[in-house]
Amino acid sequence: MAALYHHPAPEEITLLPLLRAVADPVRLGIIYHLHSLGEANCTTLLRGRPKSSMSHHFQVLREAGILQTRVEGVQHRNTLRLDVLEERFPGLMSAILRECPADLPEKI
Amino acid sequence: MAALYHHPAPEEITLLPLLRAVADPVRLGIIYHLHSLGEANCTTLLRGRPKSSMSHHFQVLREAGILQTRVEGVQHRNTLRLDVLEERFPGLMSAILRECPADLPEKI
DNA sequence: TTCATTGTTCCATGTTGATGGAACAATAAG
DNA sequence: CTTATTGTTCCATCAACATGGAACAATGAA
Repeated sequence: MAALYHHPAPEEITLLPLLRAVADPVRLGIIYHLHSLGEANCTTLLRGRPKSSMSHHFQVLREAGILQTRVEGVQHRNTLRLDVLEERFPGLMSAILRECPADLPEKI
Repeated sequence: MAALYHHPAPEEITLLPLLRAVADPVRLGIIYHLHSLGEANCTTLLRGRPKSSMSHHFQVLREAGILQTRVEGVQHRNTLRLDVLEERFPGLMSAILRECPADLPEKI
């Protein structure tokens, strides 16, 4: 496990990669779950998918600036970078998160 | 030319197809140009691309609910459905359009 | 040390979607 | 009718990306 992740600075976050990252059903699901749970690690959100696939999606979200990963022991806890995103593209993520299903946490 | 287009009703516009439609550089460019120009037909925005390719992108944007096409003689004039989008996903398109380059019209 | 857990990396495969030429359709003008 | 313009549709090709197995790395516990 690479203990270090590169999280892009706010100025490095650009719209098109961000949109591309969000425009995927699995990744949108990850975003919604993180929004509901506040924090989650990769395995928690697997729901039958292979780890390699989920790890890939977390990487895409990370490099797009959407989430940050904090290493805690053997787990890597992920949280949305809502403050940064709201500062960088006001209203964008909140518009997306408004569509978050209300019963998501139980679907895990 | 199919004289009729199907424009999805506001309730039929869903987030994921909308995000997928926007998450493409060519289509984001079309959106920005329509935002700058107010209205434009396909050929106006070609800028060296083949018509079949642009026609495809207009179709994707249309089916996602982002633009509507009005037939005027031999031309098909496209406009953004800003009112519908703002009603359906408040703040989403305005956040995207805020990133529209100021000098876009001259780039045509 | 040994084992379990977590997540990444590598790699091959498959699928989706963008690209672009060609033919066609629709409207308008000469 | 003929011609020009506009945009769609069909089709083949290509590239980007998601998928998922396997091996590996990192931390923690026994």
